[in-house]
Amino acid sequence: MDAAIVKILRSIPRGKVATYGQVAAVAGYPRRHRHVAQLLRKYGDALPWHRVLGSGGQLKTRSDSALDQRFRLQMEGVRFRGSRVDMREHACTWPSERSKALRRRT
DNA sequence: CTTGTGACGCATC
DNA sequence: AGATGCGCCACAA
Repeated sequence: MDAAIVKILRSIPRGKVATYGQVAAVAGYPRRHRHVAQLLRKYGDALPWHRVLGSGGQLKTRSDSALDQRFRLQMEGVRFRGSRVDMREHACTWPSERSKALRRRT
């Protein structure tokens, strides 16, 4: 299981971001969003943890890492909208998911 | 086995 | 925008 989730995390391309729920779902575990967080806590130091966000693109990181995360994301080209990320532009999508990302409005 | 915990998610207030 | 409550599920004690 961990391997599946980790695999997804590694598959997040640079300049893009994914939510816990999405990662969990794509990995094959729709309701395991919290475990994604648990894994990031354990192996996060060896994964693109900064590309994992909460729903809507919110930085859930409570620690001071939030600043680091935000900085890293911007460094990768991710645009922020106030305190959150432009999921509309950087929302990572997998073939397993529907192409709802196309439903973007300006 | 029972409790407590948690980088969550959504509904509500 | 911030806080609270409930649901969710694996893991630790």
